[in-house]
Amino acid sequence: MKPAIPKVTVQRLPVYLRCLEDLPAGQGSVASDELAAMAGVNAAKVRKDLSYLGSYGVRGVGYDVERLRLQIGLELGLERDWAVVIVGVGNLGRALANYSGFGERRFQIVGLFDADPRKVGQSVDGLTVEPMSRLGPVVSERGARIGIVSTPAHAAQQVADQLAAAGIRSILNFAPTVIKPLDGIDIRRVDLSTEIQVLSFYLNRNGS
Amino acid sequence: MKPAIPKVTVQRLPVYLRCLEDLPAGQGSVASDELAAMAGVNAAKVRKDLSYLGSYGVRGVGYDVERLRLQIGLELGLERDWAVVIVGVGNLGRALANYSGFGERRFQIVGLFDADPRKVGQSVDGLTVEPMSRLGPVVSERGARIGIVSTPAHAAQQVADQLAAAGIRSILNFAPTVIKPLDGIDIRRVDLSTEIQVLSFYLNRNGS
DNA sequence: ACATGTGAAGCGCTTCACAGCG
DNA sequence: CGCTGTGAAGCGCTTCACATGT
Repeated sequence: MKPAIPKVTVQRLPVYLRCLEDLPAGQGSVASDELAAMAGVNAAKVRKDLSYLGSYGVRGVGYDVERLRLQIGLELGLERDWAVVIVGVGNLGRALANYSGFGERRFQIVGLFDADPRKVGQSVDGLTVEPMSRLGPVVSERGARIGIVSTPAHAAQQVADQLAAAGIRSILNFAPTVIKPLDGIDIRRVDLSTEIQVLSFYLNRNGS
Repeated sequence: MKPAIPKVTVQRLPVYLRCLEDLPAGQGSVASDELAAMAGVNAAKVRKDLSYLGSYGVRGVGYDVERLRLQIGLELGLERDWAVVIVGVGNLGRALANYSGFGERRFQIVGLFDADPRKVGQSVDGLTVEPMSRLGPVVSERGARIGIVSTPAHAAQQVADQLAAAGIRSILNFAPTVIKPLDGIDIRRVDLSTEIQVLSFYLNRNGS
C-alpha cells in the first residue's frame, strides 16, 4: 500500500492544479521551481508533494503538464461528479450557489434549503429553494454526498445533525461556529472572519 | 521581550474568542477542557496557546471569561477599528460587504470598488460602488489598512498591485489564484473551492 | 548537463506528564 | 484537591543536499 498522503500535501494539491491550468496552453512540461514560484512555496516541497502521487516527473526535464493534471485530479476525486447541497440561502449561501469555481471542479449544486418560509420557493442560480423537510428525500434522490452549511451560527449544529441524518458524509461549514464531530462525517470549517482577524494580529504587531 | 506567538496559535485565537462569546452569560470562569471541547481541540493545546498570552488562568479554577476575552481581543488588535476596502463586487464581494462577522469584530467596510462601469454607482449595504480610480484617494482619506480581493482570478494580481500602491498593508485574497508576494504586504488566501476539493479527496479515499 | 526523487537533518507544533499554586 | 503552566519527549512537516536517472 502507498504511504498516506500528508494532510498538508492534500491541501496544496488544489493549488498546484490551479497553477497547472494557468500555464500557457503550449507548455508541455514544467519544472518544480517554476511550479513552486507560481504556487508560492519552495521547489523541494513541490517535489516531495508530487512524489507522494508516484514518480511522474522526468529527470533533467520536469513534469508532463497534462499527465500531472490528470494525476492530481484523480487523486482529488475530480474525475467524477459530486452532488452538493447548500443549507442557508443568505448572502453567502447565494454567493456559493453562484460560485463558478465549484462547477469547474465538477461539484454540482443539486439542492438549496432554508428554514425561512419566505426564502422557500425563491429561485437562485436556476434552483428553487426548498424547505428543510425536503432535505432527506433530495439528498437520497440526487445522491448528494457533500453538504455546505451557510446558516447563522446558532442554526449550524442542528443543520449539521440534519445533514448527517439525511446521509451526507462530508460537511463544509461556513457558519462562524464550531460544529461538534459527528460519527463518520468529515467536517471542514471555513471562517471568513477568522482570516481577517489573523491579518489584524500581524498588522497590530508590526506597528499600527 | 515576550516570545513570538506561533502562527498556528494565532489562527486558533479567533476560535477561542468565539467560544468564549458562546458561553452562557452567567459563567464567570472556564476550564481548559471545557474550552477545548467547544473549540474542537485538546486541553493541553488550549493551555499552551493561552500561556503565550501570559498567565491569566487561576490554578484549581480555570480562566476568567471576561478577562480572557479582553486579552485575546487585545492580542488580535480588536480593541480598535480597522478600515477595510473590498475590490470586486460580484456575488462574493456583495456577500462579504454584508457579512456581519466583520462588523462584530470592528472591521468596517469603508469602500467598495469594481472595474465594471455597470457596477459603479450601485448601492450595496449602504455604500456606493466606486471606480478603481478612486481607490488611492479613498484608502488614504478613510485610513484603510486592509483590502479584500473578490475579483475573478485573472484580475487579482493587478488589483493586489493597485491595493499595494494605494497604501494597503494587508490583503485577504478570495480570488481563486495565488497573488505573488508584495514587499511589506501580508497576503492571506481563502480559496472556497480548495476546501471542497479536500473534502472530495477524503470522500474518494474512504470508499465512494 | 540538468532536474527529479529521497534519505537524513532540522524545525516547529503537539502531546504528555507532572510540578506548581490557589 | 483541582486545574494551570511548562519542561521534555514525540511527531510530522520542511528543507537540505546529493544520488539517481535520462
